[in-house]
Amino acid sequence: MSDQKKNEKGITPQSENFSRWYIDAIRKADLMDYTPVRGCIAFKPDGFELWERIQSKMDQRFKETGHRNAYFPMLIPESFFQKEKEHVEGFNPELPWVTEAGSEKLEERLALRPTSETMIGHLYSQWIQSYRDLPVLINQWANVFRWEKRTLPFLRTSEFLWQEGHTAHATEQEAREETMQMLQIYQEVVEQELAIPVWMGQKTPSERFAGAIDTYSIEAMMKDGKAVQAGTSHYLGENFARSFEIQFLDRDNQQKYVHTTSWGTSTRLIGAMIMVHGDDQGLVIPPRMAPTQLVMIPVGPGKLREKVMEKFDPLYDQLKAGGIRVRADLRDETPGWKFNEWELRGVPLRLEIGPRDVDNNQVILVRRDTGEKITVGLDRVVEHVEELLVHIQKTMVQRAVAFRDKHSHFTVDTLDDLKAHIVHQENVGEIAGWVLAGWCGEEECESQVKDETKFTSRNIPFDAPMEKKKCIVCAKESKYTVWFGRAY
RNA sequence: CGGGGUGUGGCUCAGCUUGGUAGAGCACCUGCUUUGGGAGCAGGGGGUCGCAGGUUCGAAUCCUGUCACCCCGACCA
Repeated sequence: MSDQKKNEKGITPQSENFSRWYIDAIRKADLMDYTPVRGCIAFKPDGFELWERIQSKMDQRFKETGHRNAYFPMLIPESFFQKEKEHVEGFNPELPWVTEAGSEKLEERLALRPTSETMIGHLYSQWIQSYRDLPVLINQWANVFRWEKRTLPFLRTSEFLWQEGHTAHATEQEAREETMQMLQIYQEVVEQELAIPVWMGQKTPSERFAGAIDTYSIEAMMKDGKAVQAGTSHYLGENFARSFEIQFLDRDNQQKYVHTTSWGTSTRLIGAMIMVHGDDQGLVIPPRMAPTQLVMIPVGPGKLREKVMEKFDPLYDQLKAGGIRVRADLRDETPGWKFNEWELRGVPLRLEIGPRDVDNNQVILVRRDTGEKITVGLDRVVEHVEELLVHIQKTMVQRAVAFRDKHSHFTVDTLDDLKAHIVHQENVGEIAGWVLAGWCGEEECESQVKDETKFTSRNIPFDAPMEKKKCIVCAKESKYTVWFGRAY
């Protein structure tokens, strides 16, 4: 299976084969395992803890903005899907079905939810009677199923974990504000916590959620130049309200349909974080996300270990008391082995302390992101660690921004330019990245780009770095400036 | 779902062409020595060769089917 070169850690270098690097890295880091069910992975504790941290950061912001969590059934009656035409068409190909219980055939097939708009729409129609019941601001943390043809751990699995927010509002304006607010929150969490820069923007109609009026997304660039849609927020208008009869009596004594929104982020954020920051030594986890921020490793001969531990133990307690997520590695392995192991797992900082350090009243700190070694006085470790963690987080964002910008192209103005660009980049061993291009708004032009280059429209950024005047395909005046790239 | 590849102790793989009762390295266990970038020696445990059929006196090896994973495409978060 593997005739690829792997480095001393058993990881295929990124430059050799990025896909293999990704699989090697997550397996070596012990984040997940495959299961007997196609496309369904097990999250091992280290992988799941990353999700828990994403959850808590997101959840905190949801709560701050007035949302509450609830839970809805995983099984959805077939008839519900029929109620929203675009929605059925969008999801039908990837729905798994429950058709019997024991030996009894069910009267109506039940789908494993791909998303919960229909179930929630049905219930909201009962929960909402008056304008006084609005807005309804509910979020659900759940598993969902989409029977994908091609799966990739975290990034695309048949079952995945996510959060889906579902809100109902009296007016379009309020619903649209909600849609934007949640997109903004996604942007903040992903940039501030996961250290992944994103472009916020609107999806083109062909990339829109099945049943939405408008879909917005945040898009991130991976180290292989491909895009990951890291979060989406939809303004659903009255579409689901009409399909599910979600009406309320307004102040003016008129029955009106509510305006709904939905928004989601998933465990694919874990995959994105790995693909944005990881290197040939393995994962690099941003400090704010890292389950372990600092690993302490005693070094030096065993006979002098006791002397080292006299400093080591109090230091551990200090760091712990200082709120650092610290871990002491006292296993009976060689230091070199441990260094490699923790690098593989992406721990942001390593602390080494040996007899020489004790004599000099110092410790060594090593940054995972740069490999830099820093000697620090024993009495100032906690504050140095705190500073370094903040600094590493910042550096990681800056690096990711620089990478993204370096691989964003602004002078590709025609389809021929784009094809030439792709060929050229391949020839010089560079990734193709993304291009910012004009688009006239015609679907034919958009799909022509896709057919001929595999580049798809990522989104129409709110704050495009520049305006593109002409459609990349037909050269007519462009209505939109769009990011195009290959996508996961 | 189409094209290609791979399934052999926990991991990486050899053995398959030419059938003859399963190997290596790493990991694991015990002991001793070691420990500042994946330590050494000695002893030890662990595999119905993805699964199901078939051919054969005999199948990891040959045939058929099936499942999973990886890579490349079409569909999607």
